[in-house]
Amino acid sequence: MSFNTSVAQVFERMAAMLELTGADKFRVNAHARAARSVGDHAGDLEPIAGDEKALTAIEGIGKGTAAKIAEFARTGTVAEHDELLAKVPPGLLEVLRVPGLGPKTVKLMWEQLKIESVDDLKATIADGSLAGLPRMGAKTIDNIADALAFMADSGKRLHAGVARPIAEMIRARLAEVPGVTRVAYAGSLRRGRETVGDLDFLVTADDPGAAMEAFRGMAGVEKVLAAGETKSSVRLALPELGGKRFSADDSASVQVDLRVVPAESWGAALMYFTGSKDHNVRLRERALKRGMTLNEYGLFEDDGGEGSPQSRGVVPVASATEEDVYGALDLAWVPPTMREDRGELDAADGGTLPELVTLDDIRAELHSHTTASDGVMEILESARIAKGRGFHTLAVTDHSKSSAIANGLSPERLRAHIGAIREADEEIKGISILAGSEVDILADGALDYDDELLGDLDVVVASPHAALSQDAKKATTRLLRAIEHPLVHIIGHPTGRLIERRRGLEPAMDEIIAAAVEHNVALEINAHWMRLDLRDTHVRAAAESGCLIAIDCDVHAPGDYDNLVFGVETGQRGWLTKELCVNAWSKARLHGWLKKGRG
DNA sequence: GCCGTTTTCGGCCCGACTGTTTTCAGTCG
Repeated sequence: MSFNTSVAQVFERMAAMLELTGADKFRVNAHARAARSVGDHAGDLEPIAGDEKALTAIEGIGKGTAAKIAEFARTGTVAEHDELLAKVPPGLLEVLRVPGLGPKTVKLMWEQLKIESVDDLKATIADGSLAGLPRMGAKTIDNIADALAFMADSGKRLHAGVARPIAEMIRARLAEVPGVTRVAYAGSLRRGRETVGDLDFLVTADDPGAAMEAFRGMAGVEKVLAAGETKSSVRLALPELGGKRFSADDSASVQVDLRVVPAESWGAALMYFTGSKDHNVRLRERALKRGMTLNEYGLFEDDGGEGSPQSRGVVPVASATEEDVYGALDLAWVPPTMREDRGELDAADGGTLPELVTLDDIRAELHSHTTASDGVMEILESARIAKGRGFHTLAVTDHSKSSAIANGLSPERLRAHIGAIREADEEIKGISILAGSEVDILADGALDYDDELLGDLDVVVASPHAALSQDAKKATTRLLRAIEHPLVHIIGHPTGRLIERRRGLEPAMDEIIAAAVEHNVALEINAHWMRLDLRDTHVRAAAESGCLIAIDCDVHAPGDYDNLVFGVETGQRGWLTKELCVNAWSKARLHGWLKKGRG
């Protein structure tokens, strides 16, 4: 585990333990925020751990947390963290994760009933002693028991690639409900996050009650979690939704929230429901400073009246569209993919928001496989799909010899394959097919083919496939060596991580980026929703350094081209512009760049 | 514990829903 990840975990645990010991909630919040800042930071913090000035320059890191980072670098631990650990039973942190249980309740359970673990909690439910706590009625206990069962079943976040088709299905269903005039999904799915914890929907309707009822009665709803006038929450069983299996786990489910809002509040509500929470908090603070207040009904002048402005019939300054609300706060409209409180409001204030790369900008796929290795399409079949999407270039990059499991090509087979690619390129008009390889970066950073063969290729994507758990230093050296190779164009899925399944390499990303800039090499955002590698925070650091980025689908089958949206959104989350994205370049510019290292 | 167009102290977002309550605390997003 990298230094940054370790420190982030320390702060995260401290936040939870502080909460349970009844610490000031702002202090708790500060630790949680520090955890996020450190976890998101692209550069390795270990080398600068002694430099207070450098650390406190990071948003959310102050003198206190900087000292703890230094302490962790020096001693491998944080004394205050260890003291808390001695006080708070570790199992209690698990109890805190039960949906519906917050710090107040868990603390009470711990103090009054000596509950120190999920098992303890289950025992007090079984023997009836839990009912002895204040505000602990039969209904509440039922809900806790249900939440515990649900946690055991699932409770995991969904990959964006799984969540999106489900969301599209729900959107279509809601749009069919009589009287529903507008439907949108919001939340982390709209922000393009790599995983989502739940699905959030927003509708306007002539008959809000009917819309709510239709939502709660939807096929697949296994439990109604909340049913109010303007908001409902349900738990939706995933298997066989709409006749299609979304999960191999028969008990998997996802929470779906629906909010019905007045048409005139649409923009404010969409902002509120899109988040992120931290972005919204910043916006509301900004509103306050300007003598206004912002909520999901609109932006209101603060008139000093009692109660919420909308309940008193106050007309909002802005509310109908997101542009109106941002505009009334003297901000440019911020794309949802940027709403993470990572400096986007400063940019929106100063007129320096980047012009983000979009799906329509993409004109080339530079990482694709065919039946020659582990793909299911012939060269021309894939090329026709690429052409149909308006691409000017497709690079065929089958696996190299060390990827035996993926039917990697021996040098002889690759030479023959290059011939077949040239023939296909002759045959099809309107798109260029380039001969390439996804060549393995071996554990020591050497490439899987010799330079003579690599020099015959139009495109070299070098990717790590094996030895993905090597330590950070080795990983850094390995990737640097590949980047420095004069014939390499793109580093494919640089860390090799699989979201929620494999951590992958944890190289010093700032060094990798600096080398890529120096050697005119692009780092890939692999668009497959299980990879999204580089991840958004890495892309952000790369884009800031002027590093080239390739967004590629790593095509194996026809449907893989549709994953492009996830790659583009990851790029946007990293503030990537069209200028730095090689797939968005004109054919002439792209092909010119590909000549690098080749005479 | 962080932070600054009310800047080194004194703030720190806002509302819906539930369950247990006779007016609200806790949780969630």
